Amino acid sequence: MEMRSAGGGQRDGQGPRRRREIVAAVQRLLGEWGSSDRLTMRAVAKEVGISAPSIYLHFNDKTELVWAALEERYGELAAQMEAAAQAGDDTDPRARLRARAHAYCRFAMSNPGQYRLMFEVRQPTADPSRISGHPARHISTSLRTGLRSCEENGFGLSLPVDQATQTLWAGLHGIVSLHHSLYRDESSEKLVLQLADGLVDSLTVGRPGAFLPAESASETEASRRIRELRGVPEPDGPQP
Amino acid sequence: MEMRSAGGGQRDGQGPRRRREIVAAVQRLLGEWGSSDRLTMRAVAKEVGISAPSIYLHFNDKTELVWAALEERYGELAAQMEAAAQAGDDTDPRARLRARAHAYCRFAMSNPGQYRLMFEVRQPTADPSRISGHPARHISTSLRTGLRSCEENGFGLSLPVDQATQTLWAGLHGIVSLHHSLYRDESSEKLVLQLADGLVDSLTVGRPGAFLPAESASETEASRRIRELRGVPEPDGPQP
DNA sequence: TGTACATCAGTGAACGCGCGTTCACTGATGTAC
DNA sequence: TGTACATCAGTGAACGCGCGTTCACTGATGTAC
Repeated sequence: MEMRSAGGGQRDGQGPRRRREIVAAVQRLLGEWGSSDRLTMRAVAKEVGISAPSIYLHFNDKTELVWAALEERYGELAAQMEAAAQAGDDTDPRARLRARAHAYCRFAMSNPGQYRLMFEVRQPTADPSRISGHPARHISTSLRTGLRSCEENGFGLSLPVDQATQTLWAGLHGIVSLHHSLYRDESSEKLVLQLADGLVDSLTVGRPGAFLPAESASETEASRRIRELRGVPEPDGPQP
Repeated sequence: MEMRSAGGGQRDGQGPRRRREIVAAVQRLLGEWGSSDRLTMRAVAKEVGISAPSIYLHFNDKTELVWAALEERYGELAAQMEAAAQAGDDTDPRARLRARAHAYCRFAMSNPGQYRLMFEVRQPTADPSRISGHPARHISTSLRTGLRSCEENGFGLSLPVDQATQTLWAGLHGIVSLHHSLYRDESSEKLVLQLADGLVDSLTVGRPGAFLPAESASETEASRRIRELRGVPEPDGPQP
């Protein structure tokens, strides 16, 4: 399985490479099992193809190893959210916000093991009462960007932007958490995305009379109901 | 510590009483520790004042014991939500819904150990893909009742009632979960309740022109913003 | 009333397991002289 | 060029611990005769 040419100990840059291999093994195991219950040092070592004590040449303890893996996933989640936003229709800020929310939900549903660990495990170092050093901050940054973009493009927020950010994030987290712990049904994936849409729409209500670029493009059950409640007539259809 | 008059084995109804004592000890330990990490059979036995094997006279295994404790907490949470709703102003359905949401958040913050277990542990018996037998159903029932009451009393929902129920529940769960895993700050309790209010208000937007009983009584930052977005004038003030 | 027995909550000791981690050691490599 | 040494990733074995659970046993009680 080993692709390296020499067999034994190396003095060149093999150290960091091994470290990355170990972290990758953690990701693979969490992905396969969808749970962190069986994530033991022995299991990780076996997945890498080394002995358990070897891990301690690269990590001080298990906490450090797990946290290294989680930091990687936080980064990837934030990257996927931004990529989804970029890929969306850039004339419709609400659709881009929904794309971020969908990316968040999809990540959580495709990586249940990692996702649960990310929000169950406490940060080992640093002051736990401060979020500033927590890698999760990139997630709220992405959502805040999306909400602010809505606000600047004719949508009104039903809450101040920071509070809306927290509510949106918490709402998404709650949606996927309950999905994990209660339903776990493969077919309910669509429901999760619908709930996420409803949450986004409830926070970005739209301002009557304002220029809403391509509102009909992001029309959903939730936004239709909100529009009707506001007494705004139905748009004629997509303007090409 | 024992209040029973005789010392040894009894033939009368002591069995169920011991069982209740054991469950109560689990609740006490979870409450003290705010975590389920150290919840071992030995610790429970010590708390009750008996030996660890004695627990197996009343429960088949640890799973059954933990589930018995959780079912009790589910019931209590639902009861607290209903009690809070009853205690509220019965002319303002939105205030009653907020009272339910507050009760939910307060329960989660006062019982972090139990709350986390309630939504991390999977149901041991029965079909896990069906919620119908899950004791958590009382929670969504309470929220749905509150939302429906809003709908029937002049408030509009930004989502169909079932979807709004799920979104509200998931949102509340997310708010308290992130509070547990990220902030953990005692002073942020107020923020949690504010976020819950914002979530409720975002789901119950109010119908323009409809009779909104005592709307000003439940006026918050969120509902004020939503009202302004709808172009509805500010109410004059509380009508006594 | 007395006695043998059945019942049953409860016990101390121990089993078997898996865990994170430590320890003394190996063996290939690079380096100093 | 040869040799002694330093370095260091890696190893097998084992330590110490805590866990859920089992086992053989105890001892007070109620009951049958």
